[in-house]
Amino acid sequence: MTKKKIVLLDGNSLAYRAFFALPLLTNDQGIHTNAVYGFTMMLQNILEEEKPTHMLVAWDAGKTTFRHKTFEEYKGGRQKTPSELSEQFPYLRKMLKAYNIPQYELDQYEADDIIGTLSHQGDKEDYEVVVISGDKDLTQLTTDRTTVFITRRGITDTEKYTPDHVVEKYGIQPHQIIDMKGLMGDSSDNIPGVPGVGEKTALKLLKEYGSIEEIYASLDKITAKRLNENLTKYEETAYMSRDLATIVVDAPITISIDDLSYSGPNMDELINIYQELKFNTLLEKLGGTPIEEKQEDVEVTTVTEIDESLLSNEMALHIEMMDENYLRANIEGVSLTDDSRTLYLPFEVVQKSDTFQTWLKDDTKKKLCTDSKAARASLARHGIDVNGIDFDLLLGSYIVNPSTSSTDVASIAKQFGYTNVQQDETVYGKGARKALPESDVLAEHAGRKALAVWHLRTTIEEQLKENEQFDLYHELELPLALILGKMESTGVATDKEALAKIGTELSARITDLETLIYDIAGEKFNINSPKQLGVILFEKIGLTPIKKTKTGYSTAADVLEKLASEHEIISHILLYRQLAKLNSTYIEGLLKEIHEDGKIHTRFQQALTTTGRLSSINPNLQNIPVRLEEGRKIRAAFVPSEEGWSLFAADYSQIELRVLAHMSEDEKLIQAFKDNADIHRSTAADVFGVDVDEVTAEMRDAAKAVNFGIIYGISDYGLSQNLNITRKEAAQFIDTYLASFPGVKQYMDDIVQTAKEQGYVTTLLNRRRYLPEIKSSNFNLRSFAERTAMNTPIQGSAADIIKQAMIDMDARLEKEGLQARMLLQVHDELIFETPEEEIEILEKIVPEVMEAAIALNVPLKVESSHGKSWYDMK
DNA sequence: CGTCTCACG
DNA sequence: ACGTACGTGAGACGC
Repeated sequence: MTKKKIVLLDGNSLAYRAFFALPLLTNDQGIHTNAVYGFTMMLQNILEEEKPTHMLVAWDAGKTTFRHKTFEEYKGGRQKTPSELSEQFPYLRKMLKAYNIPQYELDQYEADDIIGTLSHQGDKEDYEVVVISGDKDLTQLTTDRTTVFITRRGITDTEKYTPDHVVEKYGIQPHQIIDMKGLMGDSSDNIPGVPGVGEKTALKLLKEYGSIEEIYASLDKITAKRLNENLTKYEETAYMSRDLATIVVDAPITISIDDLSYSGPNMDELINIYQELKFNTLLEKLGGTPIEEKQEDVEVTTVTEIDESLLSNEMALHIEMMDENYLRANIEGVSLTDDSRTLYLPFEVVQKSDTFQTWLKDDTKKKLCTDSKAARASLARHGIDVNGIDFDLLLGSYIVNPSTSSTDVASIAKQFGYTNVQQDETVYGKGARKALPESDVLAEHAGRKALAVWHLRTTIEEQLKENEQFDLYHELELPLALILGKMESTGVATDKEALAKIGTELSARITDLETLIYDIAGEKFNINSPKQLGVILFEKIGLTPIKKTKTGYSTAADVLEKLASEHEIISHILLYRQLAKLNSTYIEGLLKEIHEDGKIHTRFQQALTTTGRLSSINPNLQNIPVRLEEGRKIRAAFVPSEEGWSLFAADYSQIELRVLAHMSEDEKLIQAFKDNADIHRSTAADVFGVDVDEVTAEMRDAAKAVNFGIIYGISDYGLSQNLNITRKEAAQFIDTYLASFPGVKQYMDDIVQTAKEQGYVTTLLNRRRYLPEIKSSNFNLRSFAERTAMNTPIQGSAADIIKQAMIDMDARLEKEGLQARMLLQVHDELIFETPEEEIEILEKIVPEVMEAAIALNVPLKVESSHGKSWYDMK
């Protein structure tokens, strides 16, 4: 006979856990689903891992319980359940019903008591019992047959309490946990306990005396004066607190454990609920399918010859490629529509059609597309020009809401209520099974995308106009796409041999370090594995772990630096890490990305970041090392593409702080920039109350960190981590800073308030970011949204400024008839390649254009440099 | 595929 | 009491 196993779940506690662990998800009806989703994930996990024969979810019943008769204020002072959570309870119950999992609640009793009673029964009747909750109180139920799982961070991760684990963790037996609670109380349940007694004292007392009774019997042996006084004074409270914390094991339940057998869900019902809640991943796991949006039929004609009569003055087009990297991908074909007819042109047809290519090039023929940069850059590789692009779905939807990270036409379209197009993944498959479909399927897919673009234009443009963002979209992002496309196609010449040579030297040093580290450790292990490294450092060598991660010991650099004086191995590991990173990411990684033309062609993602910045991928050229000399040498491999040319760079000095000065209108900050002061030094002088020339290097460093903190939406904890000082000292710094810059303080308060009122924040050019979580009752989510409200206008406005500068710069280069080309943007810096004879002109016009991009009430300052490689720029 | 670590602004 | 600095991308590991 198979052993009987019952799983008992604390419904309210787990729902709370799931709710707070996950961001607020909603289904298409606007109903919040995060608690149901989290609960379901947890349930799914438990079913798979524990394979129970019996199950129950216990719920708290109503407001009052028998405990309130003992102590009126029991669970007093609790925040009431957020409505976003309470609205989810009916769905939770429905979901559990579909699982065929019994649910039970009992008037005057809490879920704990139901669980306690049943686990007690199960224990006696030879069941294996598993109790699952987010509340550590339940660990008192632990026995040889009852294991208590307490959720850890996240939702599916649990800590498993067996009697051994309780002893190991607390040094007391499970039955003593109620004595511990009695002594220390529980603030979340408003159980008082004995004042001045926390977990540590409670455990110490119990280890020595065993129980509250024994403690009071030996009260005269407790010599600590305050403790003795408090114990004496609060004896009654201690006993009452223990009673409150004691879970009932004989509640008058009307069910019996044998009624709770579990034999699996009702699949149809479950699929229905998942569909209603839009739990698509869970649906697929069950073998169900998400509700297919009905796709209207479309007629897509594949053409082999283009006639002018097929082309009109305004059409949507889509360049179909299987690989998302349009700088390398094969073009399969081009779809075209003006809604009267939809065409698909296999790429061979495009290539040999002068008629079509002339149409593409004609500026007066307007084109609508998604990702105009990809369209232009991919065709440019085949010498085909596209002009007259007047709508870009990707950019438009990004400006409407930068937080929705979809790039696929189908997902974008769906956000705007258009469902007549399929996901790329549906058509091509994913992972190893990704492949080209039949040509008619491909033609239809590409045709549907063009149709989606055509139909969404009005919707999106109207919304942009309504939000006063049409200019940002049409005069900034759209022209910028063209410029970025040119930069990507131009690429950056890379000296392969130089990279390889640095790589050889690095490899040799890495091998030496490996040998040395193995030698010191006394064994071989994988230094790149944080897990293995943790075992060596904290178990074998016995260093003290400073920080933990979800999965074990943290071995991050800041942790290792604190341990450096403890053991010689640390410095070698830090160096190894540094060199290994350089070798794998920057030597091997970059070598793989050099195209046949000897250049690296990064792609700038223009519709990705939530703040309006660009990002750079395949490879990322915005994070090439610079801070440490070892890494900085990598930059020597980036060179001009032509003989007699140089690289030229220009960067904004302190652009984000200048934006802050402008937006906050803080007089002192504005004056400092008008005086062209060293801003960190002048901040230090203010914060430390000394003269500018009395500021020490340490004071300047601290002020610099505070300045960064202000930009990031400061918190005392964050600053304390950064400066390696106590939280209190950090808080003091911040107070002094804000007192010294009252305009900044006012701005920070105002922006958070504005975000709460209107639901979003904006930048100089009216870029928006929505912050729904700023109203969350979850402290973490809310705090994060508040910091974002402070940071996004600053970071985003700086992004606006450099984007405008790029557009102006491109026009200026053209106007001056210069050969110099823009190659890269690194957030506050532009990099060009240029014939040497143009350097002098660039030194004049680049700062001029960048400084004039957008007028602020402080001057913008740009510094430039040039050299024979990215390393040599001075 | 998620986690950790680390490179940049 | 909570558990954090803001914004990114990539490589290695280990399930």
